[in-house]
Amino acid sequence: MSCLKEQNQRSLDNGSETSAVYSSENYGRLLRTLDVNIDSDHTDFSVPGVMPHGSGGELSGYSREARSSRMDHHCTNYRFYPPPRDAEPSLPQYQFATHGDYVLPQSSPFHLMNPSLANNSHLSSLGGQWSSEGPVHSNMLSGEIYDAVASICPDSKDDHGRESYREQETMAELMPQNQMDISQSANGPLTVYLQHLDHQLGENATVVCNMSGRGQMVVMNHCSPGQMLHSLPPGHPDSSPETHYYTTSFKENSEQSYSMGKASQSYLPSMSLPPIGPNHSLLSPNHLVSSGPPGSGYSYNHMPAPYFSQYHQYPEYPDSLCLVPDGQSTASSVLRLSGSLWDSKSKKPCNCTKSQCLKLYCDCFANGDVCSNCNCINCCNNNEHESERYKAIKICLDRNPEAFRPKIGNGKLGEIKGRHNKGCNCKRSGCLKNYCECYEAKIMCSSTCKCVGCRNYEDSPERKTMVWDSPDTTFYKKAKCDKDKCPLSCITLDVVEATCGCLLAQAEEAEKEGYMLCQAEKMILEEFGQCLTQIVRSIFKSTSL
DNA sequence: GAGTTTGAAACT
DNA sequence: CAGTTTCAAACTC
Repeated sequence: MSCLKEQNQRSLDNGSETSAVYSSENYGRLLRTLDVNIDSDHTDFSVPGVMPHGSGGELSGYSREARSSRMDHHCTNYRFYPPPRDAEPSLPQYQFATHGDYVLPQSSPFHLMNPSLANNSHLSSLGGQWSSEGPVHSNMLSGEIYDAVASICPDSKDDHGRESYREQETMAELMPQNQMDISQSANGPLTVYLQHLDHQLGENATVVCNMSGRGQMVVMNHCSPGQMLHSLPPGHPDSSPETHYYTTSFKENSEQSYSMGKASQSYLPSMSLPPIGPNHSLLSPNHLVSSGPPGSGYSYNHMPAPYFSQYHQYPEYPDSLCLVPDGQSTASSVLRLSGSLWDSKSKKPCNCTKSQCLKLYCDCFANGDVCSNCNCINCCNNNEHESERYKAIKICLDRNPEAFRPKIGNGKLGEIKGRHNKGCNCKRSGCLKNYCECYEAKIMCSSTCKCVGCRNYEDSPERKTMVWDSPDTTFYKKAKCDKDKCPLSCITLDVVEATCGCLLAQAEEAEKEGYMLCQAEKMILEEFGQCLTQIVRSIFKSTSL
């Protein structure tokens, strides 16, 4: 006990804000048994007093053996996990974008350009649509581009936006010296500078780069003008999952300051794109696709992110995919190659028979892939049926601009995984079978789900944090695993155990003191009240309720 | 492997 | 927008 008190005191002496809060008079009694460990990264409220505390007499409900067994883990503290703080989660600065971040008008302020081409005139002689003097966003007219963008982002469809695009292009044409925004070498680092062309939109835009030559799709949220993406090719001596990408500040005088910090990274394999017409122009009003310089081995595809944003459904993205042989960098070849390579390694084959793999029933299609090594019948989701495929894509986008949106959004506030963006509608599976998209994605159902009789809230690490066992409880159903809306999600199993430990300790104390049963019960209830008070206060503190 | 169940997508 | 149908995957036997 003295050791525990010392721990307690040490913890309290940390002097952190949280410690101060939890050591106030309101929690004095609880703190007798709680060791408040303050961690700089997350706050644990350990309760070492709970387990070793009970070295004395017997307590009802717990055999000595059982308690001894538990106490053998004398270093295992019960912990109160308070709800997430208001502080920013430790998420990368640029993480995988959710659909909302993908909207092209947001990314439009950034144009990707290739500075190296100005010095590689031989490349431009190969007949591609690349120009070192202009933005690389295809042959489309600005209005077409805008329409394409607007078609997947209805909210942006206004005259001002259209004019803004025209202005951007005009500006780009007038100031070619400012348009050297992509550089690459065959084996060296690939660098993308982000140039802000629409100052009205400010920061926090999104840029999506398909570095086909690297087999990586780079999505950067909340980009600021002047930021730079620096990529080392797979296999590069300095290349590693942690060091592929860096952002640096970018100064107008081209004096970049490198290594300002490791950037968050996100990359995904190039996915098949909608068909590209002759001269690499776009058939689709919804997609911006441009080829890289002929012979460069790279293409840069600007496309509605929703279409390829299903990437995260695949846990791993081999860096070696989608390499495009030098001299074969027409956009279509890039797309075909990237699609086939990607498919062959990672994609689950579909078995469609009636949809021609051109409806969202088909997982390949829904994931933005062409079918490859599938068992489908009458498949049109391939490069031999580009026009049909494009039409199908357009139909889907017309019907639902978010049709190709990732179903599973990114996690927030420390969630290991995200949640289903639409939520499931399961009725009979209890959300505990793979019929349930949430369960299949190994995430819990959330308040967005409309499921009936949901039981997808236990067994998984997340589920273990839940203490209720009543899946049909409406309150729970609406609050489950939604940390933004469900402060009770902080009541983890550890919190429950810690609380029980406190009660046990209190019972032991009562027993030691020789109190009557009723008095002991009263003490335990008071202790329980103190625990609940602390929990509730921590909830209020973290959620600003 | 055939048949059934399930829920998302598509359709009305 | 709600109800129904279609579809393909998941599941069961």
